[in-house]
Amino acid sequence: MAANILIVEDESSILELISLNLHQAGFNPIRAISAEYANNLVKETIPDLIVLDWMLPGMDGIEFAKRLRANSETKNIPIIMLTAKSDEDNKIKGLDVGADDYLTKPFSPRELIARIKALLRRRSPELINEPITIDGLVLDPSSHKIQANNKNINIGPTEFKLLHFFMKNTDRVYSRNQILDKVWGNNSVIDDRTVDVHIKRLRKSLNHSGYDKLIQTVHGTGYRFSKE
Amino acid sequence: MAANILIVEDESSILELISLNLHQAGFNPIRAISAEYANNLVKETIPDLIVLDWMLPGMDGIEFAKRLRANSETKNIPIIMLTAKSDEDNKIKGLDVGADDYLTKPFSPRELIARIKALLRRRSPELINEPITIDGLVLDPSSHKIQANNKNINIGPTEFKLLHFFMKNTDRVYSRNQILDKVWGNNSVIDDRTVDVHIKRLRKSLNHSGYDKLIQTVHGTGYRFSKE
DNA sequence: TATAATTGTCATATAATTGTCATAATATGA
DNA sequence: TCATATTATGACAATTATATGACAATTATA
Repeated sequence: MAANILIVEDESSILELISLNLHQAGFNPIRAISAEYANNLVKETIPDLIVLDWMLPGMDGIEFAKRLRANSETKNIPIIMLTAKSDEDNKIKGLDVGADDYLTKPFSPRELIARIKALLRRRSPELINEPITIDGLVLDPSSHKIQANNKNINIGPTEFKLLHFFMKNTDRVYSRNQILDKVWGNNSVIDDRTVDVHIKRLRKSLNHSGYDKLIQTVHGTGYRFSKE
Repeated sequence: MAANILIVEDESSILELISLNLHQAGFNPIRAISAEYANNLVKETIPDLIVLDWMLPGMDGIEFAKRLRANSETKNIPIIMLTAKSDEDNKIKGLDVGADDYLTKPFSPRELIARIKALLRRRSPELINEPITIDGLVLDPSSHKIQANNKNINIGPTEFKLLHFFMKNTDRVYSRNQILDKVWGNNSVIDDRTVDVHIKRLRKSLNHSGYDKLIQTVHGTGYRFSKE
């Protein structure tokens, strides 16, 4: 659930420092001591963001960033470049290559985290556990609370996950099987129709506040969560 | 748990005086007789606050403060400057360098402690053992007492720690394992279900005053401490 | 040392959630 | 409009999760 942040840094003390701080901030740090090693890791799991040192033995940060940008699977991963050089040229070059942000050493861990959050908020807000608000309906993953017009609503775990999924993915129709995959997990052996029942239950919970209107049936296809 | 306060002061009588007072106030004083020595100490452990004499042999207070501010690891440590000179110029200069507060000798220990608490309250409220109040429920870590509507409530040590944890971390769900980690310590080999029992006991203790409502069960996830 | 308090575990009771099914209601297209 | 496909809904039993009371062991206190 936590965002996977790949850190590519050859100085192990800095690598550990960043790693520790990210962990404390609720992220899931993945350590790589070289671009080559990072490259292998990326092949296994696409990280949600990369903190990339500029100077690296072997393939350097710029080169690695270029490769990532050249691959369609990885071209959209946000990259934060770290560098000891503070001159503008490098900054421009780094941003040119496709880094989304740029931090000069020495930097404070707090600042790094702030920037990471800023980038993630833009790209994938669901990863930083921030409350999602849609039209006055608020779902807060960290407190596990749902509020409709400032009034708490109680729902079961599955309904919570279902609503969470919908609020993260609005304005799109999902088939029952897609919903089962996303909410129950891809290996569930559960009947299609069960989704209907949970949709019903969720609607019932939201009915009182009128937010059940947000869950729309698309006949012959599935369900959609959307305003209007 | 107590806040580490680094005192940099060359006059040993004053150093001891401050140290003693801070200790009595529940802080953990760390003594340094020069800026150079203080500098070494800071490298080992980042203090939570620094009480810094203006006039020091060798590197003076201003110079030391500048260095601290220049380093990303230490730039956010609150600094209280001590000085014998009372003229405004110095005060401005001191604050300019990055001192967060300024005290003129002679000063009363009480005032120093008040200012320390004020700064810590702003930066890291969990470090000053101040009573936590939530909605009329008061937990005082220093006296180890709990009051509900001005009436004392007696609870066991574990329940106290549990309540303390909850009152420090409201509006968030914690799994039983997270609670075990935070309240019992990360290496405890205690059964998950034990948390239930202690929750029960804490609820029972709070039941009479109605504050048991603050402890909420989040089915399938854990527990949450929150108003309403 | 005797007594009281606290603690972790367990067994059981209670409660909440879940998936399925049967049936009713609704939508769709010929 | 009608037949058919699709979805909504209420009920139910099974499962899972939580609450609770009791107990023995340990620890603190008088």
